[in-house]
Amino acid sequence: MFSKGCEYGIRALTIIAKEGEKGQKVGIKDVCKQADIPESFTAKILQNLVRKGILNSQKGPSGGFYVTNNLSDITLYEIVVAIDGPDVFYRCGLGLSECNAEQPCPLHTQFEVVRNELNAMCQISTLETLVDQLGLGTNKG
Amino acid sequence: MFSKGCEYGIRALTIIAKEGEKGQKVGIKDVCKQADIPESFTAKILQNLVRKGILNSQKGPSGGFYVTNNLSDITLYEIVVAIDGPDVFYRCGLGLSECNAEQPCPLHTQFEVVRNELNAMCQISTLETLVDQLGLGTNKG
DNA sequence: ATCAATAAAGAGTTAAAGGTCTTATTGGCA
DNA sequence: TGCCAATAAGACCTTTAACTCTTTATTGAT
Repeated sequence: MFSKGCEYGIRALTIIAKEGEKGQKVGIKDVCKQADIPESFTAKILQNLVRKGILNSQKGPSGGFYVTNNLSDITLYEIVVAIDGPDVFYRCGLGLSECNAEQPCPLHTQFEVVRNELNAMCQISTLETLVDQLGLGTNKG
Repeated sequence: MFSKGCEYGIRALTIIAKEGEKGQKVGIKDVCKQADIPESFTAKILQNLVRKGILNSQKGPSGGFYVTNNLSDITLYEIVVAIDGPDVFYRCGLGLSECNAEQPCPLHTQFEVVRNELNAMCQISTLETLVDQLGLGTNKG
């Protein structure tokens, strides 16, 4: 559904946002240790998110990643688009580029329901809701 | 969502099933030409489906692929599982192997809705419904 | 029997995703 | 000012997905 990079990015962002609520910046090592995800790879993803303005970072000692935007303003939709691009929200279920209501693929109507549900999930979920649901169980974000 | 191989397989199967209603076997070239998909790659996927009993084939002149099972008995779910495996129907949205109701990831509840919708789509759709919806527009299956 | 048409099988290739490593930069502090 | 700790950047490597090519086996028709 989402790429590995996207999964890692979401999990990392959630942890950074959680720590940020305590007013702390988080180093890449700390993030990746908490989430149990690869360090260098995740670093690249986070750097990309910094460039796109979703995330902030500071170099040097006591630097790290942090979020300045309001957590409830950052939707999962934005995050996914920033990392994987928008295709997952628009793509035909059978991969046809010309698939639409006038030229529907054999799965068009049914797949639209799934895609709309995915869309809704990503529009409704924000960094705030993700942080809120972090630690309901014992899982790593 | 689905792999390319899975998309090709579904499209090829749909065309084979449609032709089969006219009592015809379809050669790989014909299938792939109609669907506008790669020939050798699709051939391998269809061979796999033959091995799994979803599809039948006959070698030699006037041979080709055909379906003997009742079209309404072959669900999209089966097809997807045969090609991509069952993961897409069970996997955690954030890639956690230990994600479940007791140890939910921050997206667990919302993602379950999406996954259930995907599941429903694949259980309800069969080769019969796919064939029925083929050619509603001008698209290739 | 032979030939042509077809699928089967599997080795080989290419492209993309996933992941690591090394070398800048930067900011703070002694 | 010069060193240290941290991220930034990007080159590099590895694995998997996607796709092709070649050869073999099977079949039906002549």
